Amino acid sequence: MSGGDVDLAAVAGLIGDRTRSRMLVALLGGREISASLLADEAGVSPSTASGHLAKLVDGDLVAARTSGRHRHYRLASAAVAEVVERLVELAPAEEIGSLRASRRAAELRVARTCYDHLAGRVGVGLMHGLLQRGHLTGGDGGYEAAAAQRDAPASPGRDLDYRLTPGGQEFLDHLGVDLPQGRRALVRYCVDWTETRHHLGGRLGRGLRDRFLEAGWLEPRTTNRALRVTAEGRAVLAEEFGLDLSPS
Amino acid sequence: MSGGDVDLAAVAGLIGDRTRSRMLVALLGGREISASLLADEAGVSPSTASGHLAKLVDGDLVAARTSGRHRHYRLASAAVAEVVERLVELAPAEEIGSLRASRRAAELRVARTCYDHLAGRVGVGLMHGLLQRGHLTGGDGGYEAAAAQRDAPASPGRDLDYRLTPGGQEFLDHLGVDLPQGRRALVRYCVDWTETRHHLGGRLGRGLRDRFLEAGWLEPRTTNRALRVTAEGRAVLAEEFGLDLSPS
DNA sequence: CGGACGCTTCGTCCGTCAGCGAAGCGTTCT
DNA sequence: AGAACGCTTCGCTGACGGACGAAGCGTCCG
Repeated sequence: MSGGDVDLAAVAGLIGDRTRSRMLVALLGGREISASLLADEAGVSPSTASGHLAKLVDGDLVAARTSGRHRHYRLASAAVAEVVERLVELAPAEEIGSLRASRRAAELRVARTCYDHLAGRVGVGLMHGLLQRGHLTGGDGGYEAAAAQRDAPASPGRDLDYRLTPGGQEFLDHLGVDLPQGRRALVRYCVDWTETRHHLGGRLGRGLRDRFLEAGWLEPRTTNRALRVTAEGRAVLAEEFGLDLSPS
Repeated sequence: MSGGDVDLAAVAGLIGDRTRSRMLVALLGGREISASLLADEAGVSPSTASGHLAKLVDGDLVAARTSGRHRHYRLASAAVAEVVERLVELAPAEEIGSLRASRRAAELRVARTCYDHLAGRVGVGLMHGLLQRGHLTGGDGGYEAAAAQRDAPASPGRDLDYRLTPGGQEFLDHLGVDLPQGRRALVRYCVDWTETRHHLGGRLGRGLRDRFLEAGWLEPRTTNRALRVTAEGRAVLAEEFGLDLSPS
């Protein structure tokens, strides 16, 4: 018998472990994270973490990249991120903490840091605004059609060539954004798991985040990596990026 | 730390057991199944099955209905069905049984039941046909643009407001579709994993499935939840929905 | 070149949980 | 009423797998 049933259980079982699930959630940001950091995040010893990561890689849920003596892990595909996200939503309407947890989730959905740039509705909105105003060209600001084709490795985006226009440069000056120097790509994108769309990464993403924090348009929350949009921030987002945050 | 992490692991762990996953897959067909049948399906003793079912109910993945000395189980929601489908998709592309397996997969891709409605090319095609003929408005039948605009909660579609037009109602009458009553939303959508597009859920999806089976346009296959499109079915899909199935 | 560092492999321990059969409870049939 | 039936609860056993520390391997730094 058997043979026929796909290994649903294997995949789910892989996710269904406290430690591994913590790692996956940590990786939901879309960024690579080193083994030791993941161990820390999950609260286990390096050796334990290593074992779990090996399993996750073996199960094709995460992918690894070796760089010197470090090893960086990332989710293997957008499909994985989506499944994890769905599972989180299915998670028990928890008794206590339910309120707290869902509030936190809501906060994260609005704005959060993702590595060194911005994600959530604000992160996606920034990119959308730049595209719509012609400050950024290439791609489509969505996560759709061509991009969504199955074979997309959905690793941190490099395939869609976004470029900053001259007008875009002016716009950034106007906002007071200071782009960090370096060999790092100016524009890179991440798939946003709460929005299923792209948000800005690269030096541009970094510069925007820095400016938004510096100007007090966004404020870090104490608890997590969620950010609070201030009144001025709301105004800037509306005026300069055409982003209306009112519906929740 | 801690407290905050939702119980992803609990849900995934619930699914991540051979026996329970077999039960869930069996329930994907959308029909209620009695405890003893599920035990049989999963290949375990009644007592073992009972334990697992209790856990699934406790975790809100399946719901139970008592009828006399029987107890019938069903998936608790379409969201569960979707997650399970997604997980199946993530499952390793199995090596063995490749021929048999790939044929079965191909069958599933064409048409299958998903919970209580239709999925696969037929499911997606139905929705597309309704939209294109103006029987359904709102959204775009895709998984893109407008859809991504909103802060999609990424739960089974509720954010895109699809509505049935007067012409659509007539069309359904013409087809002989009887919409089930109830508080359940008329139109809901699921993202189809074989098609990366929306297919119909809700009462409309249910009604269409019922009609297609009743009229003999689709026939259940013995092996799984795949459906066979009959000659009349093919004609109906082409004429009424503009769906051509030829390029297998 | 030696030492610190990041990560993995190995061996061991222990908790958790799937599995079964026996027994219990309620329903249906004759 | 008695018996068959469907399902659940209980107690027990056995095994899978997660946890850690020690040790090993390769990389980076002074």
